[in-house]
Amino acid sequence: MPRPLTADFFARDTLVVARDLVGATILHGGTGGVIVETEAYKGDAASHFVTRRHKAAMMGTTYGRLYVYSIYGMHHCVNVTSDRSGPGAVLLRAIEPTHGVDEMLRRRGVTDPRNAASGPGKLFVALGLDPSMTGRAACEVLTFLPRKGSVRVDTSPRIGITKDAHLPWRFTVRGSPFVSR
DNA sequence: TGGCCGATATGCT
DNA sequence: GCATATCGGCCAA
Repeated sequence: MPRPLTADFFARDTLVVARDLVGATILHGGTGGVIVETEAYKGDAASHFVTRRHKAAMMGTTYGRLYVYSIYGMHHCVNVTSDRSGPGAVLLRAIEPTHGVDEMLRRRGVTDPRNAASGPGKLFVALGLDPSMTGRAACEVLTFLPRKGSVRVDTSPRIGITKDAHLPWRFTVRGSPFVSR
């Protein structure tokens, strides 16, 4: 059993953290899987640090903490704040279920593992997270295991934004059927 | 205090 | 591929 990641993993530059998180395993209780999709947000125009600067102020003052937000009145998504020297957070967008798969399918009300956590709102539900976790130390609430072998990571523009939409700050496992969209 | 809009998911055509 | 549910946060007034 490898040593879990600690908060200092998230202290580095947000683009590095977001890329390195791809291929790592995230666990909450007995459920979780391999992170196959992340996005980086810094001080850019699409970042909640700008568009939700009061609610997301922790992006500028913390790293390694959970930042949970709600969107479209019906979904929640989770980030881990990053970068000890500037505003940053990594949005966890998709995992390949490997632990407690049946439990995650049950939480989601689906039967296809490819539809269990292939999107930030789905991931939030599948892992059994709660909005009250926002602000907590990520590595106390969750377990992050470093990736084992090598992973081919693709880079592409972030999904679902209109501002700074061209920035290639989305990271995915090449060829994974568990990424969003 | 009102109106606009979004780091989404789903179901229907 | 497209419509739409649904509501908190933000800012202009």
